[in-house]
Amino acid sequence: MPKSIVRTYSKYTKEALTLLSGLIRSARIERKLSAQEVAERAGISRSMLQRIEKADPKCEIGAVFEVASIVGLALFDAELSSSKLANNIKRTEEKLALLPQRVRKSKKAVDDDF
Amino acid sequence: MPKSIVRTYSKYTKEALTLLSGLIRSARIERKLSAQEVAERAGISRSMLQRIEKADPKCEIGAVFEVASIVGLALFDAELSSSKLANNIKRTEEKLALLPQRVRKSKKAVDDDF
DNA sequence: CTAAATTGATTTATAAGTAACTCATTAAAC
DNA sequence: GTTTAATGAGTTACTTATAAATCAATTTAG
Repeated sequence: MPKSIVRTYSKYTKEALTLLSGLIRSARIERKLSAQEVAERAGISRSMLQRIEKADPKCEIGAVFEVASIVGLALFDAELSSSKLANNIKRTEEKLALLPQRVRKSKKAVDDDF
Repeated sequence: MPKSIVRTYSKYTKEALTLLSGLIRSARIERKLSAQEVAERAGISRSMLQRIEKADPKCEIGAVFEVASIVGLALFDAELSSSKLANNIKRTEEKLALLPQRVRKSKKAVDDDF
């Protein structure tokens, strides 16, 4: 049972969201796409797009990324072609394969901090 | 009244999500942070973190970004300091100020496509 | 100037997500 | 090898977000 959710966000998170939403709106207008049009293409409502462009942290990340790609905004500096993305995914997977599968606190000081 | 939502995502969106989730998990393990610990610090449940690390498109973007910053993952290549983010936000706002406030289809061919 | 479309803001019924819990599995520390 | 904490997976009650609709305001095209 969920308890009443009250999230807080770090300054960094808020800024990242603000930047992303600004870039999206900016890109949409530059390409002369109306809110309605973008919303339809993304399969979301216009009200949802409004929230995305206002940096609402509660938006589904999938919807946000979809809108970004529709207005031609490159995520991860990785061209819309997506080939670079695929490469990075592969590299990340390889890296993960080498890392331990679980994390466990060791009893005596690993000197983890800083 | 919402109708039954069935979203689709472009390949690009899916890849971007996969990459981000992989980077998050990877960063978490490298820093020896348990799922429980990260979830608590982010103010989310462990089950939510599981979904984030599985690239679930329906996760709140705010929660995802918050987790990313907690595990030390830089969004937008912009250092965790966030000073660069602030600069970019400013530049985006200035750009937006210059763009038209609304988008409107012109009657006769602006030759918008391709 | 005028018309009309775009946008912003609200509201509401309904659909969907979330936290909490449980339990089995498994891998890491000793 | 043994212990035990970490993870993965699934369930459910309850909270929340979502799409749709409406309406006023405003800006752009002609």
